Amino acid sequence: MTQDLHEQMKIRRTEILAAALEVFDAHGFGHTTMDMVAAKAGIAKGSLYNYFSNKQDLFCQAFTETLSGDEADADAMIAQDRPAFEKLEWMMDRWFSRFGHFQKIGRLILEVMATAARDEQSPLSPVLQTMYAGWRQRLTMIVEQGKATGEFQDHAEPTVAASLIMGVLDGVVIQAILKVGVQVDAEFLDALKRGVLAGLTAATAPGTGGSQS
Amino acid sequence: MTQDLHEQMKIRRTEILAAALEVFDAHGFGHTTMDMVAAKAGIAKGSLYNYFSNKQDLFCQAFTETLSGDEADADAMIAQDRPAFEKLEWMMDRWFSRFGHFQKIGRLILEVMATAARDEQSPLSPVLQTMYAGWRQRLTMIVEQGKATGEFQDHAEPTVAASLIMGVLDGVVIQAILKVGVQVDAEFLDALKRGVLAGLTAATAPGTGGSQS
Amino acid sequence: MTQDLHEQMKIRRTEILAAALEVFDAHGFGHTTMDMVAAKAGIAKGSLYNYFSNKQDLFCQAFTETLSGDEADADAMIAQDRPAFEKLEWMMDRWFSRFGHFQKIGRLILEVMATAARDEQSPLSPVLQTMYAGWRQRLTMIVEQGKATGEFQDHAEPTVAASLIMGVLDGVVIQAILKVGVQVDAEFLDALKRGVLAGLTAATAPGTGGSQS
Amino acid sequence: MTQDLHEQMKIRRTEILAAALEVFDAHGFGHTTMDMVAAKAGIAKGSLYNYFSNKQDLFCQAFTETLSGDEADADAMIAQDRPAFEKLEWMMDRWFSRFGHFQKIGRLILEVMATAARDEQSPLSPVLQTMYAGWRQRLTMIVEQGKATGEFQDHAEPTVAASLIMGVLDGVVIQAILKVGVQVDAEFLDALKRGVLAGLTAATAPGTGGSQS
DNA sequence: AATGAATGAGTATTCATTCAT
DNA sequence: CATGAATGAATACTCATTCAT
Repeated sequence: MTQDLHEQMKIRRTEILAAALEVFDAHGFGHTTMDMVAAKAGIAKGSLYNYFSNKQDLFCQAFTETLSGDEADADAMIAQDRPAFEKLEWMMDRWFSRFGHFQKIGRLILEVMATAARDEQSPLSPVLQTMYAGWRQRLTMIVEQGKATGEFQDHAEPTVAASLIMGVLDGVVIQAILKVGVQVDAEFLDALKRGVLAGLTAATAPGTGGSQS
Repeated sequence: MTQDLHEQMKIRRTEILAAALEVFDAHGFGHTTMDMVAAKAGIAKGSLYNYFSNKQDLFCQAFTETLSGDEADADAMIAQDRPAFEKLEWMMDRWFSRFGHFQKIGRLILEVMATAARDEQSPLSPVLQTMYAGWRQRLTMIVEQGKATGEFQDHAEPTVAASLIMGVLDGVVIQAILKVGVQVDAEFLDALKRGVLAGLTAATAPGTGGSQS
Repeated sequence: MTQDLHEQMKIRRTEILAAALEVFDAHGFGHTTMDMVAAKAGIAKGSLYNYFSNKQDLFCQAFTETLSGDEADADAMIAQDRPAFEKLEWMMDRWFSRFGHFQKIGRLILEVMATAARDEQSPLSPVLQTMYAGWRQRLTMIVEQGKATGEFQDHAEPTVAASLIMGVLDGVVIQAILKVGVQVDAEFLDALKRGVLAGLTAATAPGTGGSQS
Repeated sequence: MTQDLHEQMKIRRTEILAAALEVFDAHGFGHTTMDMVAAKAGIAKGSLYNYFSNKQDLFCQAFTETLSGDEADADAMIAQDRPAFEKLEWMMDRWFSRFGHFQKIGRLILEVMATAARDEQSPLSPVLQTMYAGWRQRLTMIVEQGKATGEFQDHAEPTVAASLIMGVLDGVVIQAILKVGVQVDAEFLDALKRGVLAGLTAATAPGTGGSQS
C-alpha cells in the first residue's frame, strides 16, 4: 500500500513536470503562473507544493528532467573501436536527430541560459555546466583519438576543437529557434558535417595572416 | 535656447539608456523596476515616461541602441579589392575585438533571444532579424567571392557557410557567457580562424555522405 | 462541508457588497480605493478579487444589488381588481416609504446616472434602463386602466403620464438629496398625491395649446 | 496697453472655459486631464494655472459660467401684469426652449450634483443652491399670484407646488439624458403643461384616501 | 495528501502641480 | 505671462505561498 502510494506520487510528479514543461516553454518563467501549471496538470494549485517546494524548484526540475536524456548511447559508441572520423559523424547525426526536440525546448533553454548567466548561484547553473562538460569531454576524446590515429591534423587542439564543434551546433540551433533564415535540413546537415570534418582533416591549415597565393 | 533644451533632452535620454542597460543586464527585464532605472539615472521615476512610453519601450530601445554598432566599417572593407580569405579574417578579428562587449551584454542578448523566440510580435524580433540578416549577407558575399576566385572550394554553399560561421561565433559567445569552460584568448581565436578557413579551403571534404553505411 | 463553504462565501460576498456600498456612497467611485473597501469589509485587499473581478465589477454589483428591491409586491398589487386611483396612490405611498433609502443611496444613484449618461456601454446602463422600463410599464398600465374606467380623463396619454409621474418622483428625490429646500414629509406627500391625481382627473385642462397666441 | 492685456486675458480665459466645458462634459471630471483641456484650448498645460488655481477651480468656474444663463428675462416677465396661468406657461416654454442645452450639459450637471451631494463644502454646492432657490422663488411667486387671483385652487401650497413643478422638469431632463424611453417633443411638452396646470386648477382635488366613486 | 480561499508584498503607470527658463 | 520637463504621490491588480478544512 505504501508502495502504491509512492508509485502514485511518482506518477503524479511526472505528470506535473510534463505539464510544467509545456506551460513554461509556452509562456516563459515570468509569465507562467502556478495556476496555469495546476490547471494543465489537472490538480489543485496548493497540491503543487506537495511535490515541489516552490516555483523555482518546479522550473528547475522540469528543465533538468527534459534535458537529461540518456547519454549512455553516446558513451557506448565512443567506447567502440571505430575511426574518430566515424564517431564524430555519429555524434553530429545524433545531434541532428534531436534537432526537433532542441527547437521545441529551445526557448526554454535560452531562458535558462539567461538566468544561469545572471546568477551563478542558480540551481540551473550546474545543470548546464554538467551538460556542457559531458559533451565537451566526449568530443575532446574523439578529437584526441583522431589526432592519435592521424585522421585529424595536428593543428587542432582537442579541447578547442570540441568547443568549436559544440559552438557551431549551439549557434545553429539558435538561428533555427530565432527563425533568422537558416533552413536546417539534410542538405544543411551534410554541409555542416563536411565543414567540420574538413576543418579537422585539412591537410594544411592555411597560413593565417597570409594569403594562399 | 530651444536648441539647448533639445540637446539637454538628448543627453538625458542617452544617460537613461545607459543606466537602463546596466540595470536590465544585471537583473533581467522582470526583476528590474522602473525605480531602479530612475535611481541609477538620477531622475524621478515619472520622468522616465517623458522619454519612453513604457518599460518595454525602454528595454527595447536600450537593447537596440547598444547593439546597433556602426557597421559601416565592415561594408567598406567588403567593398575593397582584397582576397576573400583576408576579408574573412578581418571579420573574425573584428568580432573578436568586440568579444568583450558581447560578453558584457550577453545576458541581455540571451534574454532578448528568449523573448523574441517566444513572441514574434515582440518589437525585439525585428532588431535581431535585421542584425542577423545583415551579417549573413556580408558573410555570404565574402564566401561567394572566395568561390569565384577559387580561394574557397566549391562544396561550400555560400549561405550555408555564412550560417555556420555565424553559428560558431554565437556558440562561442554563449559558452563564454555561461562560463562553461572555454577560454577565449588570442590562441583560441587563432584556432577558430584556422578551423573556419580550413573548412572552406580544404581540397576535398572527406567522404561524407556515405558515412552512415 | 462544501455546502458550508459555499454558504461562507455567499455571506462574505454580501458583507463585501455592504461595505463597498457604504464606502462608494461616502467617497464616490473615483475616490474609493480597494484598500478602503477591504478595510471596511475586514479582509485583505487581494481577497476582494476572489469575489469580484475588478473595481468596476464590485461597484456595479453593489449598486445593482441595492437597487433591485423586490418588485413582486407592486406587480401583485397591480394585478388586483381595484380602482386605478387607489393603485396610483399605493404606488406613491410605496415610493414614499422607500424615500429614506433613496436618499441614503441617492449620491450613488447620481454618480451612476452620470456614468451611464456618459458611457452607454457601461454595465450600469442596463441596470437603470431595466429599472425605468419596469416602473414606466407599471404606471402606464395603471393610467390605462384609469382611462378605461373613466377615472382619468382622456387627455392623458398613458406613457407620457407615466413619464411625468416618474419624473416628479425623481425630481423630488434629487431636491431632497441636494438639500435645496424641499421638506419631504407627510404633508408634502399629500400635496404630491393630490397634485398628480388632480392632473389626471381634472375635467378639462385649461386652454393650453393656444397659450402662445 | 494694460487694458489690452486685460482684455487679452479675459478672452483667453473664456476660451479656456469653453474648452474645459467641452472636455469635462465629454469625459467627466475624473477622466479629464489638464493636458486635454490645454490641448483643446490650444495653450500649454502650465499656462492653465495662470488662469485657474487648480483643476477643481477650473471645473467649478466652467460649470458655473455655463449655468448662469441670463435670468433677467424671467424676472422681467414675472414683474408684468399678466395672469399667473400665462406666466407659468411662459416659464415652461422657456424651460423647453432650453431643453437642448440641458441635455447637452446634463451629464455634467449630474456629475456636479453627485459631487455636491457628497461634499456640502464643495464650491459647487452654492451654485446649485442659488440656482434652485432662484427658480423656486419665481415659481412660488407665480403660484401665489394665481391663488390670490383665484386662478389656482387653494389646495396648492405655493412652495410645495413650486418644488413639484421643478421636480417634474428635472425628472424629465434626467429621463431624456439617460435615454430611458421618454420622447420629449412638442406633444410631450403640451401634455406636461396640461398636466401641471390641471393639477393647479382642478376644481376639486380628489379626496385622497378614498375612491371617486 | 488534496483543496482553494486568504493573504499582502510588489510595481507599472498616471497626472495634477511646480518652477526654471 | 508662456512653456513643458520634472516631480512623486497615489493605486489597481497579480500571484506565489500558506494553512485551515
